[in-house]
Amino acid sequence: MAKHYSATESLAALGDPTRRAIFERVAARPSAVGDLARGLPVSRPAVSQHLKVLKEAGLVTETPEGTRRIYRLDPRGIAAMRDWLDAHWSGALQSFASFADEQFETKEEKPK
Amino acid sequence: MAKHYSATESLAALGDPTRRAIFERVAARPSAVGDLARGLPVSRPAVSQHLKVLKEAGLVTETPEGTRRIYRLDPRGIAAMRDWLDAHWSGALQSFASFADEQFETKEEKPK
DNA sequence: CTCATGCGTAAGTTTTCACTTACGGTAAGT
DNA sequence: ACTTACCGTAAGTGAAAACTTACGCATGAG
Repeated sequence: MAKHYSATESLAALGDPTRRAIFERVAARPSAVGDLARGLPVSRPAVSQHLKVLKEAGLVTETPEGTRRIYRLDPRGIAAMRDWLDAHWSGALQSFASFADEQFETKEEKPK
Repeated sequence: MAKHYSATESLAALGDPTRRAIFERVAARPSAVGDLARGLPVSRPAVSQHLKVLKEAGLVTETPEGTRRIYRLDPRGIAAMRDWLDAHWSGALQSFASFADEQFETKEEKPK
């Protein structure tokens, strides 16, 4: 069980395109490792390794079901990313607004 | 100017730890390249290259100011990531809910 | 015009990491 | 017990990419 739920780890995990593909498929429906591998251009062990990273990042959870392991999205990991994003969102708007003001004032001084 | 604003590109860009550090510093306050490099354990050209990636991902904007180039956050890139996250958010809650139900039913069959 | 400052780019090196094959281990079926 | 299906891990390889140094260009100060 991941006890971190840090946005940093989540972003690093979703930086890889294959991991994003796996993440999106798991988001669509909880799946087993083999089923995921069958729909991807990589081997099953590769999927296993990616799922390990996603799990340690707190983005998915694992549940044994017979001989299979079902992976599901973990809302808490996604929440961490959302919070991180929102924290920078206000800063972004602020920078953007002050920049727009600056531009406007400059144009005022020099209309053309 | 980036015309995409795809969440995919943004996530790939923020996958690198150095790029995340740059992104956060720019989020705190619009900065020039040299100033950013002085506070990081990498060379100035490295920062330049990272800023290029962030810019192409639509996460920052560049504004010449004398001989310096001021970088600011671009809210549109962040918005793309937010949308992507929200799109999977519902799926996450759905999976989590049905999983919780399953667990509950199992416990009902086998109270202890 | 000359010099200094601030950046971007090119080229080359090093390191990271995604992937494969091989192996071992667990759970269910016959 | 034997076999089959499903999966994680180890070890090694190859390719992507992050970093450095060297260079060239633009802007502003003197």
